[in-house]
Formats: sequence, structure tokens, C-alpha cells
Amino acid sequence: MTENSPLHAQLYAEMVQRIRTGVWQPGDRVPSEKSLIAEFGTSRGPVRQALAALRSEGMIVGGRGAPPRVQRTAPAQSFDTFMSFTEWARDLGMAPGQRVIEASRRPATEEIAQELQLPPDATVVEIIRLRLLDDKPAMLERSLFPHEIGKQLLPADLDNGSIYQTLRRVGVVPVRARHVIDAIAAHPLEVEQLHVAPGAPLLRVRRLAYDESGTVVETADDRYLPSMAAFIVENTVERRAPLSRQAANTTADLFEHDD
Amino acid sequence: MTENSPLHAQLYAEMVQRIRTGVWQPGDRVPSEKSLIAEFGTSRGPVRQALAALRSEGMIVGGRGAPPRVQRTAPAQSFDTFMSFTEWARDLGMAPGQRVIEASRRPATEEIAQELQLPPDATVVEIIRLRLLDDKPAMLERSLFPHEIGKQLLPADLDNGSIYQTLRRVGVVPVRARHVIDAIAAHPLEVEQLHVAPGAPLLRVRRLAYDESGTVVETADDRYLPSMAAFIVENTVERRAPLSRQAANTTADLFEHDD
DNA sequence: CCTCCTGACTAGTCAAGACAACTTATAGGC
DNA sequence: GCCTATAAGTTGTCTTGACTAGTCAGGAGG
Repeated sequence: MTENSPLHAQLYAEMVQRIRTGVWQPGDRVPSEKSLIAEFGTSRGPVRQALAALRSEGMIVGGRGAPPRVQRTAPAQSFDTFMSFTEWARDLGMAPGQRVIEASRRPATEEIAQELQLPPDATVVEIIRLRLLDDKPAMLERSLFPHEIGKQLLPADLDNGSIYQTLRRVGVVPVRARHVIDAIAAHPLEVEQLHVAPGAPLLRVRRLAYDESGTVVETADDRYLPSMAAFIVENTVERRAPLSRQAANTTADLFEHDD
Repeated sequence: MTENSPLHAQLYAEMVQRIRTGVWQPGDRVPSEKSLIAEFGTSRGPVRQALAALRSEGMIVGGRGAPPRVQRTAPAQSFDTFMSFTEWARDLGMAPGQRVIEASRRPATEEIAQELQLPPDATVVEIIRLRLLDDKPAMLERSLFPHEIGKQLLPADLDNGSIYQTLRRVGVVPVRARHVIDAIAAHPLEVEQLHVAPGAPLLRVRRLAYDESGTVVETADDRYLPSMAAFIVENTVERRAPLSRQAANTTADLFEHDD
């Protein structure tokens, strides 16, 4: 694993582990660059690169004249963990579950075709799943895929395993996504599946995922029970979060494509 | 401005401007490092440092063998813009407005004292304001400050100008914040002020802001009309957002202090 | 006309060294 | 005991040089 990766990445991994396992305690000073160089037997470049990575994720702060300090902070979730409900649940130590409500193939509406960058009336695959945490309903997920991609999913066992893992096996790898977070009242389907009162507030996340080449892989509409999940952002003066607050009158633009 | 800052920062600023002004068009290749070195008359280090900064903010992508490409992406909002309703509205080209509902001094409850890192029964200042965008209600903001800080706000003209600007004038500068985003049903006060039906879904953002020394400056509970605002996150495999999804049974921990 | 291969170019990685700016602890003076 | 000046140590910044691994266009061959 760490053998073929670049030196600075190995150093980074080693440092992350030391922080996580408490070898470097929160509030402590990190060893000086000089001692790290001596320990790892490298030059200053890779060491500084690894430290810069830690800093960019907020795990260490300060510096300039004195070694930086370890900061205990909610670790940023990896792209995969953030995208995949299954991986997220495992990360939390909870049992992910799912029940397919609907899996269908249908012609796209004009709006959906545009979101998926498809010609009008193209076929899309829609999958609606109830997601569970430790057997309790947590989220209702409505995903839309272009037919080329979605057809790989219909024969798969959607009740077990992650859609993303299935997609990866067939060579579809999302690498970029845009999430729009807001609140919405529960509709009849959510009332039925999530066991909430009609009109109850739900946390909605609409997602547009792209692969390497910039083509849209998925558009989704996830509705979370606020009693089961929340989103956290950590923000610093130095470190901008790739997060912004948008006026809703421009929400239509939010799903415009960049490239 | 750019005279005393380090070289790589100057290069970064210049490159950002070129992207914003369209000298470097989205989709275009960035000039090669060699040509940038020749143009700016520096060595490779600062040039690469500036490019790395652009990359970390998602403004350029790719590389390794070919010059990176300019990516048109929703620019991450600066810490100030993200914190301050006033600056955010101005950024959108809309007119920010506000009406103070309540500004009071009171003993803290146990829970609030803990959040603000104060001894039990310490005095806190609570300010509740209705926030407007172009004269339309958009958000109800409930902020709590330690008395030492809040007392500077009570005599201020809270109906005009930003709280953060006022705080900065008296030397209180937040540099780090944690935001927890979820959904909640409208309560009587929101029904009255935001003109929504009882139980209507609102987007809630709870915020804990720290200053340089790590002491809590503010804790707040903002409730947005989902028809007026949403949050956007852009996520990449390479670039982790400092954002995570959390199970709500751990929500009590979310406001635990780090340091 | 298409495919494949080669070579020029590019960015990623690493090393070693030098100086500037800053922090911290120590030693000295009051 | 307290404050201040100093010195040592640390990180930030920049340079130069080298090698590796990837991209891309153009030419040879089918």
C-alpha cells in the first residue's frame, strides 16, 4: 500500500496515524522538521509537503518560528465516505441497510434530460431506496442514471452492497460532485417510508456526480430524517471550505453544468 | 498590498485575477511552468506553490505530463462572506436588511454556559434578529455572546451594519467556526417573523465561532427559509471538503470543544 | 485511412543549501 | 520577583539541480 506511493504521501499517512492513535496528542507540538527529517531519512521537501497536507485539512495549526500544534477536529470525510451511504454507515460503526422501493427504466422528462446531459426523451434508470441505520429508517434516496450506466444496476442485487461499488466494478467512477443542501416538507412517499407526519421537515441533499471525463454519472435527491443525520462544516480564515451559501432564486442555476 | 507579501502569494493573486478576468479561459490550458517561470522571473518553487493553491481551491485540475486546465467552478466563499449575512447579501448583489427582535442580557442556562465555555450562571448577551434579502424575510438569527463580548454590541446600532464588523472594531476576530446543518419545523416565533405556516420546514445552521486564542466568541442558531437560501458543497476525489455527514445520535457531541 | 510507436515536452518528486522571519527559553539587570 | 535583551532553535521562503512518469503530436508502417 505505502510502498509504491510517493514519499510525501507515505509520510502523510504515517503522521495521520500518529495523530489518530494518539502518539501525537491534541494540543501537543509536532516534532520539529529537523527531527522528522532525521527520523525518516529524507530531505525537507517531502516532510514539508506532508505537513502542508495535514495543515490543509486542519489537523495541525500554527507554525512560523515554532513547531505546529495538533488540533483535534472533526476529520474531513473522504470523497467516497461522503458519497456512499454504505461506507458512511460503516465508518460510524452502524449497520447500513436498504430496501428498494422502485427500480425502473423510463423516458426522461425535459428537466431530467438536461440535468443528466442527455438528449430529450432519452431513457433513464430511476432507483428509489429506503436507507436504514441499524434497521431504523434514516433516508429516502431517489437516484437517476443515464440508461447506459443504470442498466448495469438493474440486474444487480441492490438490496445488498453499495451502488457505488457496483458502478466501480463496471468502470464508472465518480470523481466530482456538487451537493445542494436545503430543507423540504415530507411528501406522501416519505411519510409512508420514513414514518413521519405529513409536512414534517426533512433535510434534502440534491447531488450531481461527474466522472473523470466530466460527464454526468448520477443525479440524486436524498431526504434525511433530521433526527438521524446532520451535516458539519469546519471553516477557517486560512482554509476556505468549498462550500457556499446561495440565494434560492438562483437555485435553478445550481445544477447548471460547468464544463 | 502585493509588495510585502511572499512571492508565491503574489503569483497566486495574479493567477486568480487572470482566471477571473478571463485572460485564462475555463477549459484552457494554463501556461506551462517553464513559461511562467520565464514570465515572472522566479524559480520553480513559488510558481508551483501558487499553482498548488489554485488546485487546492479547485480552480485548476489535471496536470502530470500536461499543463493543468482552468476549471469553472463555484468559487469557495471566504470565511468572512460565509460568516456574515451582510457580506453574503452584498456579494449576491442583494440588499441585506435586519430588524432586531430582541437584545437582552441574561444569566446563561447550564447548556449555554457550557457551549460558550463559561462558568455556570455567567451572564450572556442574546440577540435575535430577522434578516432580510431585498426587504423579504429570509432568516431568523439567534446569537449568544459571552457578556464580555456582547456588551460591546448592546449600545451599537444593530439595525445597521454587521455584527462582525462591530466586533472586529473592538478587537474580537473570529477565525474558526463549526457549522451544523439540519432541518427543523418552524416554531411560533418563526411563524410570526418569517410568515410561514406552523411546522413548515426550515434550514437550521447552528454555529460555534472561535477567535485566535481558541475561546468561543459566539454561538448561534440561524433558521433559513428554504425558499430563500441553500448551501452548496463541491467535492472531489483529490480535494476533501472539510465537511462531514454525522449521525444525529452523536449530535450532542458536535458542540464539544476541541481544545 | 487508420494504428502504433517514438520523441519532445510537461509536471511530479526529491535533494541540498541558504537566508529571513518568528518563537521561545535563558540569562541578566532592575 | 519581575521585566527585558539576547541567543538558539524553528519554520517560511526561495534557489538550483536532477530524475521519474506522464501527455501529446507527428511520423512510420500497415
